[in-house]
Amino acid sequence: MRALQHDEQEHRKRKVLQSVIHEYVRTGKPVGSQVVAASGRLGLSPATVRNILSELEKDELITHPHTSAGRVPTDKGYRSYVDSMIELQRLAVQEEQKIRREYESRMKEIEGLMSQTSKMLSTLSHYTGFVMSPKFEKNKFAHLELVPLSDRRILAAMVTESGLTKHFVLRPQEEIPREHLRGIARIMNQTFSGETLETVQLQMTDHLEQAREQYRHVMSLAQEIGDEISRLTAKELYVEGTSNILALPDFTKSEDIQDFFKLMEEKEMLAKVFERELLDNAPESFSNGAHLKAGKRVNVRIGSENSVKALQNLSLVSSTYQLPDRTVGVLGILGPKRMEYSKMMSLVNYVSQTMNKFLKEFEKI
Amino acid sequence: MRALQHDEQEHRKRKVLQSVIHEYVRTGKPVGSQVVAASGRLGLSPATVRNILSELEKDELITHPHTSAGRVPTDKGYRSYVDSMIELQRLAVQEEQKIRREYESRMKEIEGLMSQTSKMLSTLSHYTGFVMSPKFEKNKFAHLELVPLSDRRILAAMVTESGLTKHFVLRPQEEIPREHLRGIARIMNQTFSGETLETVQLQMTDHLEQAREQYRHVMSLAQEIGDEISRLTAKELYVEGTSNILALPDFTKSEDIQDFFKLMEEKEMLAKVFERELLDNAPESFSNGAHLKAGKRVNVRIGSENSVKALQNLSLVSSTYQLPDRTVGVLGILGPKRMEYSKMMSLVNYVSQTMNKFLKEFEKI
DNA sequence: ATTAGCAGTCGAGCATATCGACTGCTAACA
DNA sequence: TGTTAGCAGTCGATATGCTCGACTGCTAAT
Repeated sequence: MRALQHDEQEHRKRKVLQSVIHEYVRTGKPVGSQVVAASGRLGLSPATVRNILSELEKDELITHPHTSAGRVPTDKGYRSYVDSMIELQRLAVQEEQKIRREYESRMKEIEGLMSQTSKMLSTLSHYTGFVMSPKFEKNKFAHLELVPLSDRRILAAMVTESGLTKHFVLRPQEEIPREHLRGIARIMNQTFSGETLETVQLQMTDHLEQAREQYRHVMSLAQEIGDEISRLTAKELYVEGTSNILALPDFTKSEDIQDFFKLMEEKEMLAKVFERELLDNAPESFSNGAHLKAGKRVNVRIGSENSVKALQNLSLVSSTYQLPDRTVGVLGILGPKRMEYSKMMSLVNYVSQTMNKFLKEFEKI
Repeated sequence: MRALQHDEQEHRKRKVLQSVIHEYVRTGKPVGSQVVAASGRLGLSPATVRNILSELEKDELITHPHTSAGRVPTDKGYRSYVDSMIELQRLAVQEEQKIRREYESRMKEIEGLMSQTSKMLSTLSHYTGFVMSPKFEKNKFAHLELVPLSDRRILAAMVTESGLTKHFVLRPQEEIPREHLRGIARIMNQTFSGETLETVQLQMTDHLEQAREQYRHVMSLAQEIGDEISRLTAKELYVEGTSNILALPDFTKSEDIQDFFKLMEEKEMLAKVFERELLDNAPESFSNGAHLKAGKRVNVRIGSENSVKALQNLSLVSSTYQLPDRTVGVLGILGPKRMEYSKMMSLVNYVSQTMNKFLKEFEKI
């Protein structure tokens, strides 16, 4: 019986924490015992609530800004709340429709898709939305074609096993005869078929060195192709709605704002941050997801859980999307810690699922 | 003699305005008669200065924030000051070197060049730097090549008369046989050689319609090419250092900041703003440039001179750069009205000149 | 175990006072 | 006639003190 009572108490604590968070998310003001008691479906008096609140405070789930103020959830509190969330809220039907429509109408090319998705995430969340492209360096090289455009311009088209095409213009130092181009392409295709772009980039110079005797000037071309591959494999990052952060009533300290915008400008840094989510979000390593139903792969990083200082006043809600060749990208939103987690997680989840679905269609073509 | 005195008075007024502006730019605080008198190379007492100040105020070149405060230059005051600037300051030798080195090392491709330039403008000014690409639609079409990559992917390479190449992948609805591709390319090359891309885009559908009988599915390809051209001719915009604006001691009103960042996110709007500078900066229409020595083509737009509300607390310093085919792009910086105009104008001028020089080299290849 | 009641705490908001940096004016001066 | 010194007056910025109200935590009663 004592055990039962203990369970009940825990349950009550969780309910109170929930109530505090809901109220705080709604109003933005520290919430007092009265409000909780009044709002509560659980019929408790303010005094009782006060006792529970002080317990929650001992557990470090909530804090006091100062003695005579109400309670505010800590990062740990939010975490506990998010973890105990059984299932994601369903998005409003019209929102789901809007998302699907957007994808149906805008599916011409992959860059547009990504930029559009980040815009969508931003407008629907009213926070900052982002999409990061997959790591292309894990793509497998299938085929290279070299087309001379003029004396000193060569159009290179590269196709990967998964069917992605990448193309770029090369400008070798000196003119290279057509038959040499054909030779180079043949060597590349024979040697690297099935290798990852990463490997291609690293080994190309070595392999082509063998051909040096036959083809002069080949090296500089190889160098250029390598440069291009490393540019192509750089992760592309689409960020939209950064200015939404300025409108947040929390987050007014100008120092924090500056840090945030500095980070948003440093795409490389930002890419690292999001890449980390990739690891945590990857389906196989999805162990901390007890709170997520099957098919709901949303990761939340709350305040201090973020590695970068500029994000420690914010929460990051992210998910992944997958291309048919199993390379994986990340997308999500950045918003205040004081956000409607349930709603935002649903949004990110729905967008990532929809994107997955459409990408599958898209790449089949 | 009276005329002479009048001239002298005017001269003195200008000197005082200069002094006020210098002091205000330096400190950011309204400047009083004492400071001007003390700093002044012109030996005047504070009382006399006060008289002159009130005259300048009547001319609307300076204002009073309130009765017991010093003077602050108005937009008109800055304008008068900038207009009366005889010549641009020479940049520090090391800064010039830095700029040149940057160009020498980073000249692989045009996109990198532009993004690098906007970064440079930002870091050297400590404000926001931008570069907008030329309008490609005025480029003349020279040649189109269509290379099949797989059943349903066609790589298109387009070369313009000035030697720029543009390439993109097409995905027609249905497979198009190789010989049809060759036919389409031939028709395009015959029909449109020498026309502007704008024309090509507009008329392509019509012309290819004639070929409809011979080649089925050609229309969808034409449609796709048209889409791509319009994407390519969209002006590209590189903006860097927006977060620098947050660090400005002026410009703290959160509303203004929000407006600014919203504008920075709306690339289309921003493009329109900068496009306007293109008109004013164009060498042939350079009539208001009495204050600029030959070869110094820098335009300044101060505060309310900007058409867009979000920029009316800022000043825009811009210049143009030209490609060998005579298409023209814009670059410059956005900073507070309280800036060192002389220095910033020199910076923008030097960068645009250097970029011009390097572009000329670049396109020769 | 819960609750009511009460004393105590502390920030937010407001009114008030002081200080100092200016100006504008007047009158004296070169 | 143009310049200057001196002085009264203005007004924001800053500091100080006060009140109000929203809390809590504790104690004692239920």
